[in-house]
Amino acid sequence: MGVSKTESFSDFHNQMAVLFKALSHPARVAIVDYLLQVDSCICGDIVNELPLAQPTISQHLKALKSANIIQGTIEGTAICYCINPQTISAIEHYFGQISQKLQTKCC
Amino acid sequence: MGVSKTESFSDFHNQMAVLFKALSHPARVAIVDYLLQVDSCICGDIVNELPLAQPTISQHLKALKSANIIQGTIEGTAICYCINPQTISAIEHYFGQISQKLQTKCC
DNA sequence: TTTATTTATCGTAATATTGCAATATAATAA
DNA sequence: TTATTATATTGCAATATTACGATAAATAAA
Repeated sequence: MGVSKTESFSDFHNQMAVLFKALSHPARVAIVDYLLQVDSCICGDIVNELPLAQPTISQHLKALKSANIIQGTIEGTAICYCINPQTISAIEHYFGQISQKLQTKCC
Repeated sequence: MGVSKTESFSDFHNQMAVLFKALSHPARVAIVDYLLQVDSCICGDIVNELPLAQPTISQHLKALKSANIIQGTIEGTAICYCINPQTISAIEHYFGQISQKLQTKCC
């Protein structure tokens, strides 16, 4: 086959997988990192920051945006991208719960 | 091309991407979830828990293991898998730092 | 030794991802 | 209107991932 059997898994497991997949490429981790480093929310100069062509960056931004990890607002010709704090909180909460469960168990 | 240009990114960005890639499939999120639910560390009955064939589960376990998200210790014929708390802590720390940075900035 | 039992590996088909050149789109400036 | 600038989309080649049947490997039990 070769298809992910997504329909066989719970919505929650699928949703978490979508978030992690969005972060599963070093370029996308680097984009998130860059958005954190710059003071204000940043536009398309990510292209100058990363060793990838403009269409490739646009594709990675699209992946991050469709997973709700970043948001983009139009500013004239440019687009201002920034991190979506809610999604980050959700992921943080997920790992917080795992850590909590791990404290009462052992290996 | 089609290859991830991993060599173009920092070790840190690559390492985080490897962790997220390991969790980027609902089956692997479900495996982690199952390992948390059962009291003791669990062996191969993950196969009975998920709607996937044994070789597929074995492959997913391998992916999680090679990313250090789970560990496996041999118990006779079976293998006892459990979550690696250190890796979970590392990811938690990563998102904690992001949240912290986000509080002083805005969008 | 032979037989179960459990997990891993191989081979392969179907599909997804990555990257970029070329091009399109959209908004502003001249 | 005609550039100019910024971003998105298309098309395609290279590679990676997913899934599973068949089979191998390793240990325990008979």
